[in-house]
Amino acid sequence: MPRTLTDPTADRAAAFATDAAADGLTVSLIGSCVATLTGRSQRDLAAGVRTLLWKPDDTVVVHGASGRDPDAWASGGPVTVDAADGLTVACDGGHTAGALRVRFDAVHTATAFDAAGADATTVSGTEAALKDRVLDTPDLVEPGFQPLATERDTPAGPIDIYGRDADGTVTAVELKNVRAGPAAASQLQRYVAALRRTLHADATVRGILVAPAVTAKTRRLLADRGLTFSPVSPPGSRDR
Amino acid sequence: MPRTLTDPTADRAAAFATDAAADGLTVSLIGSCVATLTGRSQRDLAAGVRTLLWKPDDTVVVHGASGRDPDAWASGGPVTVDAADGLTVACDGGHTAGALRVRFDAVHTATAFDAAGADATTVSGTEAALKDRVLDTPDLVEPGFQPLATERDTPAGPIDIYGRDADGTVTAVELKNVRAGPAAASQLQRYVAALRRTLHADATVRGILVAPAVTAKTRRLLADRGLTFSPVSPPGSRDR
DNA sequence: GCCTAGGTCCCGTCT
DNA sequence: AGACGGGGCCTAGGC
Repeated sequence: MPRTLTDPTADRAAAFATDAAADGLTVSLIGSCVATLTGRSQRDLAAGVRTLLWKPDDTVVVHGASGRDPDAWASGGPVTVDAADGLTVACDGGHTAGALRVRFDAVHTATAFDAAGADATTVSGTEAALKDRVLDTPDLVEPGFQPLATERDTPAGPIDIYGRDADGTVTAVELKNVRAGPAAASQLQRYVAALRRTLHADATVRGILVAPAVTAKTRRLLADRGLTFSPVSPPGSRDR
Repeated sequence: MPRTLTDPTADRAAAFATDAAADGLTVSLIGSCVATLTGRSQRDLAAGVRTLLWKPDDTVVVHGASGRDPDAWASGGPVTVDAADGLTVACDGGHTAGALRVRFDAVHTATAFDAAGADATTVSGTEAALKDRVLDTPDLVEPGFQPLATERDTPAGPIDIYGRDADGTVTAVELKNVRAGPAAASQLQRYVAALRRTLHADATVRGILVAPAVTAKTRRLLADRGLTFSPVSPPGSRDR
């Protein structure tokens, strides 16, 4: 099913890639190339052997010798192929990104294949799962906590969980499924302030940050603002 | 130079990949596989044809049919290869990430190559370039602005540019080289508050957000807090 | 070592 | 369409 060329000429490789893309196949090119990105930010890749993947959604990624992220990429397309001066693959990534041009002086291997089925994924352990867990067992936040609404809207944005504590005090809960940083504290602070403005003037409002952990600076920020931290991890995570 | 196998058995592919990695080569495997990630977050990829890249830094990325990001990945290693039940590539990504296992029921193409030179990049148009531009022409921020220090430290973190406005008022400048969101406004707010606490009690402190543009909500946030927005783009960007 | 900030962030979701 | 927030974000730099 997959087709492969070894050491093709630029013309052959260009025709091969164009035909494969027209058939909805993924194209893998391995070879020596240079790349330039022109746009808001300018990036140039010196000559080196890399892997280019041209996916059926017209995403182009260029992977180098290290790292999870591609050395260069573009999506938004369309993708154009040219064989005038070596094989050149180009794609315009739109206004915010820029235009990518990859020029191969030698293609070692060109492969085209049908990426059938390569999409279905199942995920767990996200913030949504943490929310489900807290709604199922509100005492995890603190004993007596009662959720009343999720995504309750305020002028500062939607509150993850809105409810009352054991004393009946209005409480905003902000969820993070990873260790929380200062941004989470100020977001919670904005929600609490918005609730105080929204409710009648002398209303007491509490804020609780629910996350597996917080950074030291965030813990101080919370304390300074009279906010509470409650350690809860998403279900199924190893640290329980 | 690059070596290629077509439709190898699991044993052959495993030996091929192991040898290539030992030689510091990059390995590309194209074939039908399933993948599982176990850790804080659980992710499962159903059977599909994908590209696996095993890089010389022991990063493993698995690319599917769409998107810039890999469907699965691991780094931190070490990477292990096993041929007991189809070709299996595994890598432990550490505590926060999890362990990745990719099992191929069929390898269509296995390629190994030396990713020589695939590292050098030059970049421009970043926040650093915007800073250079502002330091070179401070009037871009506003007429009469005088930079005094960069990365000036405060309890809330380092201020991009610290200086005085035309009236001599202490001013904190926060730079963003892309359209700024609410996080930039609250970051600037934290810096201004920290400066007010640090300097003598009745000190006036201004805050200016310098970016090519801001979102509407951010513009309101800034106005509510008495902060200023000054539109400046990084040098060489298309919108000047 | 942890933590913070930047990114062509990407990507989903909602207005 | 733009906009906002989450992410196994990744990656570089600072302490």
